[in-house]
Amino acid sequence: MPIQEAEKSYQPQTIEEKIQNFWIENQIYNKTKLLREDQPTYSFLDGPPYCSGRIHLGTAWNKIIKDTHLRFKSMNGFNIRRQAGWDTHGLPIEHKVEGLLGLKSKKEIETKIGIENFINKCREFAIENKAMMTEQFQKIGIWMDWDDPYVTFDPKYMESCWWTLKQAHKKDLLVNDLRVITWCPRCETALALAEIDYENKDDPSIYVKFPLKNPEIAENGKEFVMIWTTTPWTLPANMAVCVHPEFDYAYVKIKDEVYVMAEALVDSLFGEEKYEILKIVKGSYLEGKEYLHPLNQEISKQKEFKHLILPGEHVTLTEGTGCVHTAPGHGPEDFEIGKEYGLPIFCPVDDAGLFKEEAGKYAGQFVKDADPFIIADLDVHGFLFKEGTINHRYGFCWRCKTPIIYLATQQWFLKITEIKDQMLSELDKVEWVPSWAGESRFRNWIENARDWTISRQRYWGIPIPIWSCDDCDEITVLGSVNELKEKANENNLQGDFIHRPHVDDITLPCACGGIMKRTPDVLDVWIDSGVAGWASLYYPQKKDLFEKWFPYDFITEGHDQTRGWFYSQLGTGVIALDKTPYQKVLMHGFTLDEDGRKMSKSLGNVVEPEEVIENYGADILRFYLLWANKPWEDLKFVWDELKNVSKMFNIWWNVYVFSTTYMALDNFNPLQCTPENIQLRDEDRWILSRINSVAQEVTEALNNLFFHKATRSLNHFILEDLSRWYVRLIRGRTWVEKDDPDKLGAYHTLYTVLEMLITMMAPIAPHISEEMYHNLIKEVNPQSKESVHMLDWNYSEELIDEKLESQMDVVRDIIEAGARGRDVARYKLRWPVSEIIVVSEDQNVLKAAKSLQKVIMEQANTKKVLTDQEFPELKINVLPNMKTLGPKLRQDVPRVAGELRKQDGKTIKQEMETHGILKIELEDKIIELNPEDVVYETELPEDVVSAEFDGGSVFINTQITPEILSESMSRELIRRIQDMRKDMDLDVESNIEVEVNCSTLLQDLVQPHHDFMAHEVRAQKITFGENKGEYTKEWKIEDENLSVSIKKA
RNA sequence: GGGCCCGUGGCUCAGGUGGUAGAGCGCACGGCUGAUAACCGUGAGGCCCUGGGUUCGAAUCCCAGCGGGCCCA
Repeated sequence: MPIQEAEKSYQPQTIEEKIQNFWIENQIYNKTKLLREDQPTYSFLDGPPYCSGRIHLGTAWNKIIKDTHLRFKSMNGFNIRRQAGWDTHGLPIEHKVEGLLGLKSKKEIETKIGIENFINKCREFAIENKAMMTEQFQKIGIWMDWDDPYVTFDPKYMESCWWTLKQAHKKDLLVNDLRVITWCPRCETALALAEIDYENKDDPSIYVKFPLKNPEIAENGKEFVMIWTTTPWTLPANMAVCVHPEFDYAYVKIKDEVYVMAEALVDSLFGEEKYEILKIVKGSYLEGKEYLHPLNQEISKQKEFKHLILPGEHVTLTEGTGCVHTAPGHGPEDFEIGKEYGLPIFCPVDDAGLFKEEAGKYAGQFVKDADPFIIADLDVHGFLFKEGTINHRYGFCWRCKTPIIYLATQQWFLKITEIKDQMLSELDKVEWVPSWAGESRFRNWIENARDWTISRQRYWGIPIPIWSCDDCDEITVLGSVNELKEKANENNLQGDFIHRPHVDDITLPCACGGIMKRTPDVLDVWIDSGVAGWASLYYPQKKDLFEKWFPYDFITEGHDQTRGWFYSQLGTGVIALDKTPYQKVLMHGFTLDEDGRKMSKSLGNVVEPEEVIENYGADILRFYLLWANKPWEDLKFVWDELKNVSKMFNIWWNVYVFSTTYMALDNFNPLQCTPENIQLRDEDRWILSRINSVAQEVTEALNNLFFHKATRSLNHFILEDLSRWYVRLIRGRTWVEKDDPDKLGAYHTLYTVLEMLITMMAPIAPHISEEMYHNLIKEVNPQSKESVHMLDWNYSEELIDEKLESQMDVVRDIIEAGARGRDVARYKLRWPVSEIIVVSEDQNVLKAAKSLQKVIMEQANTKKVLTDQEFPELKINVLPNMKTLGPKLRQDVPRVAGELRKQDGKTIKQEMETHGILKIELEDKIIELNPEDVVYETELPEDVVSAEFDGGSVFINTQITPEILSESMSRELIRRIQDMRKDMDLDVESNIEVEVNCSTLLQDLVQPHHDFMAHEVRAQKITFGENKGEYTKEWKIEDENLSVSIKKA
């Protein structure tokens, strides 16, 4: 089938729907994959999006980056692995489901609906969202294995995770320990660092006096150590006070009391108040002093403990009192101190954040609610020194936004601290884009990493595969489902026995004769996705896929994943396989709203991809997101900027419409072009050079993941080179009839350029490229590939002609200068000029003007192009320099001036330049002038205008000769007839008959151009006289009135 | 308190191996008319965050601030 004339306007939504259907109906994705099956592998691992709702713009951006890169790699001849992944377990879904079911606590989950129902709801919820999100991704044209994704709740996937833990156990990296960890009292579970968000929060800020048991100075016994805290609820668990052994501590007397605190902070605490420093000691002096717990009347348990001042290197002087309240049950550092000095780890708070019986008076209260009561009690006893509030950063549970607390609990850990060095050395093997993402940011994160709390006291997750014996200390870590089946006491395991609650019922026999029961916890979800590298390949159950694809060539995610997926993969990778699972990482940014704020539901500034697609289509969204800025920087989403991209797409489409219109009209068949029947001009060679230069840039940019450079380069090419220049240059040639080699040369070039452009755009804008490909290439050539995405990436460096490109740049400048000159002189471009003169001292400019003079002639509408180093007709006037000559010559000045005016300026200038002196003969004397005695002034001849450009000047002769007038008039007439054709809505190819009724003067002027005019307006004949055509219009050209009538032939 | 990134016309962003500041949008003015729900030209508009330093020369390199973002404590 020949090329079809394209739809006049670009309608992205229609095209995209059509193309997506085409892909599905013809299985294009699978066919494209098969096509490259035997080529070198390029493995990619999809960071699994979490299935808790609809995708947002950031998720879309993420997948668009992946899709573009992978389509590009595929076209470059790689066999690509691009399995989609889904993160499905964990607290976020549990929360949503709790909300849907109206459940408020763990207790309600267990008693009201039961764990099994709850788990099933969570699974359903994940499956529904997965389906919905898949559809959303497909709408933006993302090509992945949607039919065969990896899903974290898949038992086959889960057992890879179990295997990973077994490896950790074998290496002795899996430990159970009592530690102080971050805890969410609402979710009643441990949280990993990655699950904590920091926000500003108001908290009490109180200074408390702890009474010293053996006062040293105060005779009345009122001697205290002063501490500061923002968490009064941790005071019931206070066990010690830490001071820095090296710092200076003061005994400060105010009224009748004495306080011990760091000297450096005395001023900031007491300020204007009158105080007296009685004594200064080193912190070490205070060690071992005993104090009384300020609330031991409320908490009788506290009477059992001894409270001491201890040394602590972690004490700082930035805030507080330099005497640090230490509660080993509620702070990681406090815990370490506690262990070091053998303090009891007293933690009178339960999982829900309620004080236990041991907390005496406060038992049953929620810790944060107890703050005011504790403060009041301190005040009653006279131990409260000062009370205020502070606004500071505080951690919150990332899902339910409850402020976290620190609790000492028994948890399972991965000993990251022991493999940190190995992780750092693996990190060095990874290529990061940008490099600082890995070398600085991620490295810093790993260096500060602590052991990873992996147990969660929840339901919807991968059960921890650890069974421990009731009777002895033996534990078993199971590494696969088969191992479970082999060892289990039950032998009829069916259905999903891997998830809770079924797995909880499975017991194993212990060598000691006892029964082993499973640790009831589930795993931190970050482990789920962390193991994706091998779990998605079902390793070690399956080996072949693993050997083929692991480790991954490329991953890309947002910078939040530094602490998330980049980290969890590296950690579990080192544990399980002693290596990094990925080799190259692109860390991309976040999408922000127009004001640069993070998009979030609470701010109501979320933009959904659908909204953009409805307005602009997926291709424009894709291009925009890749074009707006550097991928690793945050992207401000600005609706107005989409208009720019949309404009570019429209112009591209217009070029396509222009091309197909004429190619269809002429039945152009690109397959029949041979070197013999086409003829190329300089501008053809130029655009071919340009498209190959652009291809070179785009290739390099896409290889380096510089999507912004690729898109900018393409944008510039489409607008500047193709639309604004090349199409303009070849317009005239498309109007020629029949198989003119010159016209076919233009068609052939345009066709080649479009084909390359479509290919290059395919990874970025896959729909519109496919649409154009079908019409221009596939329909024309039955041998061609079924889809544009099956094409090979290709360009030719031999076709790049840098000299020609730079010459064309010069010529564009010249033509634009010419247009400017005409503009100033109010001389219409439609009217030809007899000559323009390009003047430059740069030989390259003159060469360019000469070699591309035909282009200049056409575009500047001139009969001749002359070049010179200076403008020959420039008149030079020589004037006396009054400053120097005035004093020297006095009354002779006017005579000298007159003489200078008489003589030829050019000759004088030359004389002066060669001899450095000029003799002027007056009637009575000869006067000698030095170079500084004269000034030169140039004057353009009449009818010449000039304009400057970068490399020189353009002079335009605007003298109107009879020939020029004649041609101008005929062009004016053509313009009016064309206008009428358009009024009549005639097809481009329709022929017409024209009758012109005008003065004989005008008729005589245009008559010589009859054939030219007839050709331009597609008329067989233009006759003069009475009008009787079907459409008549009155016109005025300059001062001549006329009427024109036309009718369809 | 620490780590990383960013700060360039009104807006969104290029430039970043040191050599006279760029684009698009917007604004003003002018032009074109068979790609036309377009297009083109011209113009105005910048102490390239601030202050030091290196240098003949700094938007670019170094140091110190200030402001914004992300991550952590």
